Amino acid sequence: MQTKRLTIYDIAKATNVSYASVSRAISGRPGISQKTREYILETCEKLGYTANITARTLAGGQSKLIGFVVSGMDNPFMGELSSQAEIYAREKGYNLILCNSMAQNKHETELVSILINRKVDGVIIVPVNSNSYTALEKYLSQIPIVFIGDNLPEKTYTHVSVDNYLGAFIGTEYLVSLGHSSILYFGNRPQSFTHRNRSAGYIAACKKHKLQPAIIDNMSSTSSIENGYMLAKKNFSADMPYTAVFAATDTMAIGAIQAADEKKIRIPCDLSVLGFDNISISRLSRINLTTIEQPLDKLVISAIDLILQLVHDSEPERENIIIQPNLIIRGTCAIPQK
Amino acid sequence: MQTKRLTIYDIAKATNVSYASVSRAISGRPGISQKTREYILETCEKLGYTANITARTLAGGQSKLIGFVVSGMDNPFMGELSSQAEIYAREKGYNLILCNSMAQNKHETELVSILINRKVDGVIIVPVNSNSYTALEKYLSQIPIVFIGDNLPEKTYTHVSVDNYLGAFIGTEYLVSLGHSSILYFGNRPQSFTHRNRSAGYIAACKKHKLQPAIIDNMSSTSSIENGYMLAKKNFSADMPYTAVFAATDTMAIGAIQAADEKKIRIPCDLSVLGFDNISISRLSRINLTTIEQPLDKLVISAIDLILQLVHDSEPERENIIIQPNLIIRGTCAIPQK
DNA sequence: GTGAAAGCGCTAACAC
DNA sequence: GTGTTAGCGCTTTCAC
Repeated sequence: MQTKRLTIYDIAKATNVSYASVSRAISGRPGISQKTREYILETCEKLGYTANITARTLAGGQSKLIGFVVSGMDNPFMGELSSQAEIYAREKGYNLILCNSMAQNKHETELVSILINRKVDGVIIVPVNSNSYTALEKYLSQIPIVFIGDNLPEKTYTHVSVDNYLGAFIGTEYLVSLGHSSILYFGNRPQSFTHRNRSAGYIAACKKHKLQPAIIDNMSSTSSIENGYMLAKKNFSADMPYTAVFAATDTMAIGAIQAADEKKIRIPCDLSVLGFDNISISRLSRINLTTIEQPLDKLVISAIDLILQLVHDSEPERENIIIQPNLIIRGTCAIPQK
Repeated sequence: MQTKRLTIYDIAKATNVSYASVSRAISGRPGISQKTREYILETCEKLGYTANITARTLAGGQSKLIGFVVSGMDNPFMGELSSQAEIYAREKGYNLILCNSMAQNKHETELVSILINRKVDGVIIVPVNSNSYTALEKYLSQIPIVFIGDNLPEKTYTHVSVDNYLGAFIGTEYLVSLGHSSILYFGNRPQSFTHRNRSAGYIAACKKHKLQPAIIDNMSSTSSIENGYMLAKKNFSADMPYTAVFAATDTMAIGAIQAADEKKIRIPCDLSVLGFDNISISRLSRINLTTIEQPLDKLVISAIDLILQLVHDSEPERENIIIQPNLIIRGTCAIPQK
C-alpha cells in the first residue's frame, strides 16, 4: 500500500490558502499573520504532513544535514564523539553524515567535497593534522566548517577545542606536585596542532619548575593503542631516567602501560603514567588511568552550536570556543620511589 | 568567489546533444549509443561536472544515502561497526547517515521515519530488542531494511548476523573441554533475539554434556560494562558454585571481571571468564579476554552488500547471511582448580 | 537513438 | 498579509 505522500499543495487545498502561505507557515518565515500560520500548522499536524527535505534543499533551502568527519576510529573517543554529536544535532532538527578520513589528508579533502556536493549545511571536522587547515581552506568560502581541535597560531579558523596547552601544563604540574622531577612526554605527534599545543604546555611547566623537558615523538599518523605500545616497547626500560610519563593521549598511555607491564615496570610504583583525553577505557578498574579530561559533552555541544550559528547567522558571536580541561585522578600516578 | 555550478544543461550545450541524452549518459541507463555516451562522459570529466544528488533524488532517482541506526554507543563495538560501514559504503558510492536509537524502540521507529523522509535508499539497523522487528514492520514496504542481529524464529526479515547459537555452543564446549562442569551464563537479555539465541546455544551444549544450565539475566536495556559490573557485584561471591562464567557480551564480561577483581576472585585461577563479540578492548593485555569473535568486517560487508542488492534488484539472492563465529583464546579461561 | 517537455515538492521573487 | 509564478537540476515518459 503505497499511499501518496502529502505535499504542500494538499495542505493549501485543505486550508484554502495559497501554496506560498503554507510554505511560509512551515518554514517559519515572516510575511504571514499569526492566525493563519497557526491554522496551517494545525492542519499539517492533523493531516500528518511533513515537509520533503529533498525538495526544500533543491529549492534553495537548508538540507538540515551536517557532515561529521573524524580522522579515525582507532581511538574510541571518536565513536563517542560522533554519537553524542548525532544525538545533540538531532535534538536541533539536524541529521549527521558520518565520514572517516582514515587519517589521510587526501580523503579528508575528498570527503568535504562530497559533503558540499550533498548540500550539507555545514561540516564539523576532527582534522587529521596541521595540513588539514590549509588543505581545506578552499572550501571555507563554500560552506561553514568548524574544526574540533586546536587552531593554527597564525590564522583563525572557527574551531572548538579543549585548552590543550593548559591541560598539559596542569598535568605536568600535578606530576611535579607529587614529587616527580624527571618527566617524559610520550607520543607527541609533531604534525598535529593539538599535540604541539600539548607539548608546549608540558615544556612551559617544565621551564617553570626548572626541569629538563624530554619528548619522544610518535611519527605515525595516528595515536592508536598499538602505536603507543610499539613506541614504548622500543623506548622504555627499567633503568629509564624518568619517574613519570605524560602520554600525549590516553591511547598512547594505555599502549605504554601494556609495554611497561611486559617489561615488569610496575605502575605506579616504578613509573607514574598520566594520560590525556579521558576515553571510556581509562575508567576500567584494570586500567584506572589518571588523565586530563576533554569534556566530551561540552566539546560536542559547542561544536554543534557553533556550526548552527554559522549556518543561520553567518556571523557568530564567537569565532572559537576553548574548553577547560580537568584533571581526573585515578590510580596510575604516585609519589616517586627513590 | 562563488562560481556557478555546472549543470546537465551546460554539458548538453558543450556536447551539442540534448538535455536528456546527458542524463542518460551519466546515469548509465540505456537508450543512447555507446559513442555519444563516451563523448558526453569525457566532456563531463574535462569540465569537472558532478551530478547534483539533491536534484536527482527529488526527480525520483536514488539518494545514494544509507541510514545506519545503532542501538547505542556504550559498546565500542558499535563505533567500529558504523565506521567500517561508512568506509565500505563510500567505496560503493554511498554515504551514511548515522543514528543512535539510544536503546529505545520509540527512537528507533522515529529514526526510521526520519530516514524515509530523507529519501535514504535503505537502512541498516542494529535493533534495540526483539520488539524492534514488529515495530518496524510497517516500514518494510516503504524501504529496504537490513537488520544486523538475529532473526525472529517465526518470521523472516532480511538480516545478517553471526551464528549466535553456534558461537555460544562452541564457547560452552570450549569451557567443558577445559574441564569445567558448572558454568554460569551471565547477562542474558531476554528481550533480545541475539541474546536468546546465544543462551539457547549455551543450554544446548549443557544438555549435550549433561550439565545443569544456570543463567543470570540482565534486565536493563543495554549490555554496558557498567551494567555488567553492577550485575556481577550483586551476584558474584568467592563461594559461588561455578568455576566458569560465560558472559553474553564482552562488555558484560569486562564488567564481571571488574567486580571479580574487587571481590578478590582471581581470574582465571578461581574463575574462568569467557566473552562474546571480541571488542577492541578485549585485546588489551590487562583484559586479555578469551572470547567468541563476531567478525566485524564480514558483518559490515555483508550488511552493505545485502542492502545494496535490495536497493538495486529488489530481489536479492539471499534473504539473510549467517557468519561463522570464531573462538579467540586469550588469558581468561583456564583449567578449573579443584 | 535522440530530443522535447512535464514534473518531483519546495523556496523566493514579485505582484496585488 | 497573501497569492502568482518562475525556477532549483534532475529523471522520465513520450514523440520523432
